[in-house]
Amino acid sequence: MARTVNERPDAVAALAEVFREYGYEGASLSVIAARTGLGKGSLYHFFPGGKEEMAGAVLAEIEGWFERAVYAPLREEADAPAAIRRMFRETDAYFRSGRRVCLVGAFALGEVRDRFAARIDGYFAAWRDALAGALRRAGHGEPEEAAEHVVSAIQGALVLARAVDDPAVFVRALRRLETGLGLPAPGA
Amino acid sequence: MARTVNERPDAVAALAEVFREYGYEGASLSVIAARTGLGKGSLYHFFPGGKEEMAGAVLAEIEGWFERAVYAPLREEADAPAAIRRMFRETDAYFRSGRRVCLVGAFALGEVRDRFAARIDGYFAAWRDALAGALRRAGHGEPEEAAEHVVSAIQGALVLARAVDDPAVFVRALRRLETGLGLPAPGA
DNA sequence: CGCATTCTTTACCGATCGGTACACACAGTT
DNA sequence: AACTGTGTGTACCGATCGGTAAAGAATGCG
Repeated sequence: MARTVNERPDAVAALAEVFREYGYEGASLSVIAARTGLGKGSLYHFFPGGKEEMAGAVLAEIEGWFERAVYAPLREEADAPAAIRRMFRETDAYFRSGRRVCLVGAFALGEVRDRFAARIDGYFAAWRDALAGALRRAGHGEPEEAAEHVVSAIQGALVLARAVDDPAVFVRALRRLETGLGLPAPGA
Repeated sequence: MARTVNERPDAVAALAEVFREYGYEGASLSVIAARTGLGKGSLYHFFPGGKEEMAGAVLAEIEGWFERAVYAPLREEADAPAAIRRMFRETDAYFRSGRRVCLVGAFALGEVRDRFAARIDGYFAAWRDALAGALRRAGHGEPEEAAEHVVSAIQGALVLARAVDDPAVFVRALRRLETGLGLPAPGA
């Protein structure tokens, strides 16, 4: 074999930004080629399934990142409040304090949802359930309700932040949600 | 003049559903023609500006509806808590208890945002400000914060409801938000 | 080196895109 | 009935869509 350099991961990262920016329909192969630096031939070499496989790879990569950085800690970390605080930090970082959009959420709103229904559902369900578990361990009274609220409010904050073009909306929302959970003080 | 039947409003209503379902890019003129029952000729007669004017008309119609049914009451109704409760009722009805998507929110997430930035920003800003005013009149302690939270959480609930394909998520969110505001009991 | 495999380039495909041109059907007015 | 302006059907435009085919360049292994 030759040149088994894994450019695919790099391509997936670039693809993520393209889909985030243009949406599924809006991301034409020409802009994809331009932004990834790969020709159509290379793209179809890495992703024989075409656009659908590209978007699928992006969604898988996103879910993998959240699983590692957020869901797993929420599930496994002994110090549940710390894991929850970490979730807020990682979320803020991932979404660039409101300057970045949630691709999964954006897909959920469009007709593409049907195509990736399982992945989209899985992403949010895993988040909600992992957070609910951590909240329960942290002694929260209504962990399921609260978890659903937090996950959904984060999405809404991303929508509103972009709608009014003010990332601060997102930052405020995260702070509000975190303090609203009434977690014990970090050093307690 | 002849046949000045106003089919344009009907067309706008149909257009709204098409854009909601397919998004801006995804709504091709062929599906628009099919769903409105109008040929290309008629469409370009009513909307000389093409797709962009169609989407603009839809956004204007949506904003008009909310202005009449929600924002104006929030601003003018003497009984502020009643206006707020009415907002939740109308919102639930408009979004079909979570089965319908917010077109403005969906547009906000995509690249189309730039094209309709003013309209999108205006829609959310008007909602937030009208609600903040009503909350202040209702004696709420932090009306701006609370209003931003409610508007954003409603959007998030629509995203999550569609993502996990469970409209109940939206209904629960509305109830949670309304009770969270601590409004005086209806008969007080 | 030779060779197999991986990757890229390029040209091309039919279909569909948004949009235009224009002839024509219809309805009021006179 | 002739005229006028609104609405519609249809054919067409160049551009771009997502996707394919295949020849060739680059690379690691023997």
